[in-house]
Amino acid sequence: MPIKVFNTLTGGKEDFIPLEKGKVRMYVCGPTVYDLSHIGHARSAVSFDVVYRYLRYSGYDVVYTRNYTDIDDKIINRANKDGVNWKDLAERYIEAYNEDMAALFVEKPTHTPRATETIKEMIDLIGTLIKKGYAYVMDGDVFYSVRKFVGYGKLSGKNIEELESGARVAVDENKDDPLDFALWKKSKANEPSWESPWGQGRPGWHIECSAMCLEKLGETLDIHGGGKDLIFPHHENEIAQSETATGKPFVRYWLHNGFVNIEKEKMSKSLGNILNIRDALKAHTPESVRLFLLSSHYRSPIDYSGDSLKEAEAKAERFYRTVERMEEEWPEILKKKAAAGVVKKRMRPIIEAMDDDFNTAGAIGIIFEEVAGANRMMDGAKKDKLTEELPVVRAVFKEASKFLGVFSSTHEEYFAKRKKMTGLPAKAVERLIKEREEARKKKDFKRADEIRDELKRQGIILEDTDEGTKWTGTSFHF
RNA sequence: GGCGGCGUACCCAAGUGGCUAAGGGAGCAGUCUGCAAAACUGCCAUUCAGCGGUUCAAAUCCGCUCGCCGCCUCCA
Repeated sequence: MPIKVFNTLTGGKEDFIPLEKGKVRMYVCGPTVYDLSHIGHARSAVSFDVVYRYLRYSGYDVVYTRNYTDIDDKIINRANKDGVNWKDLAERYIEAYNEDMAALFVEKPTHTPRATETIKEMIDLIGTLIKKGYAYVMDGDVFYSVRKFVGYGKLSGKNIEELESGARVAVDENKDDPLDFALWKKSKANEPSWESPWGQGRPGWHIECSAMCLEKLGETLDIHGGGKDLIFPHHENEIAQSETATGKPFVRYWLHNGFVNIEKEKMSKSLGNILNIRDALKAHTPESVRLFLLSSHYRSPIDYSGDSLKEAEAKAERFYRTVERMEEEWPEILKKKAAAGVVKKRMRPIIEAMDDDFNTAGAIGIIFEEVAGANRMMDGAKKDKLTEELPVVRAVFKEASKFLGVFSSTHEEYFAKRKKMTGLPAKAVERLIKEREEARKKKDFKRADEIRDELKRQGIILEDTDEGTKWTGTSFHF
């Protein structure tokens, strides 16, 4: 059964068949590095991380490229405002981005080129477009003639006439046509610039992706991804540039992820509700943030709120609690290896969900059926059944975590993170627990309950078990 | 105005032609517990925004109506 993907180009689900058998070339638009990355960047990166992981899991050899836009108006403006060098600024935010991604279990793509490493290729590409008559030089700027490209609008479903009627009147217009976009921008004094046949300048935004795709992946890509907002004009322009230059189809399957809203509102500078990844991670475990992002289909809009993250944390906790119980109550059984055939059979519904346009929400739902099943078995404590089944469940968790990237921590790692999120240092908590234990021994339940209540106010939940009292932190919320 | 999407229980959410409409959270009752917590068990949508149509059969396809959202400008 082939994997089905939703292709923006055709507006429907299609069987995924790469150009070259067994090999996938994929590209995703990365961040413009002028500030800390927000939860929307996280969604795009996590969504396509799952695509990358799952295609490899399915047996494909995947070459995945994700760029950094490290030269852009926003970077220059921000650097000027902060009084720092634009290159240092970009460098700093590339590092921050990588830290955030690592925290969210996002794997490093095969290639992560920077726009500024590909200037020569961009200049060559622009030269080709001019030579073919699709681009023109205007006083040091170079523009692409949108009207010349017959297929313009095929990705976004727009037509040129409507675009023109809706086009705003640009100030200081150098272009032949308002629809034309810049391939190369003449630099002003004190701006970063590169030498080109058209004078000192820097590349436009769209050309960098075309150049990097061509350089790292070739003329035709299997998958090109990004946020829904990039469909127009960014991806539309990439198609125009690339297909004009190569004469070949640029991308076989266009994949676009939906937005993250904050408390039902779109994240935007003007509303001041941009949520940085690191702020999100101060209040929630990375496991829960990633689980939140994967608990809805990647194309749907999702709403980030205190409640939605609380639910995700509850899910993560339920999962890791079950794993903890499996490993602590039945360690000798878990050492047994599950039969590969049985595991494969149990993975089938999960695989079916994933094959259907990477339905992570469906796959996670099935994992929680396994979680309930495992708990039921352990409650029943029928040794024969457990010996047969528990290793299978454990193996299913491990397999699924390979492509979901959640459920891949150990329960120790997860609960250690939770414990760090409380209002008290671990030592103080342990001391109070000890005091409570002594009170309990003396049957002073009033004092014992006082301590438990006090800890609860600090975000700490106690659990009395046969092996003593355990504790965990509940996450704080903004 | 143009293009696209969505509306499934109290909340989140999967399911897009045919077994009892996944899963999580919240809630209620029970087992366990000093009491809790966790886990488990049971309950929690005869129905999928509304209306009409196609079909042996629809949450799923078609039409209309209502409501919400995104893109059309830098944006994940």
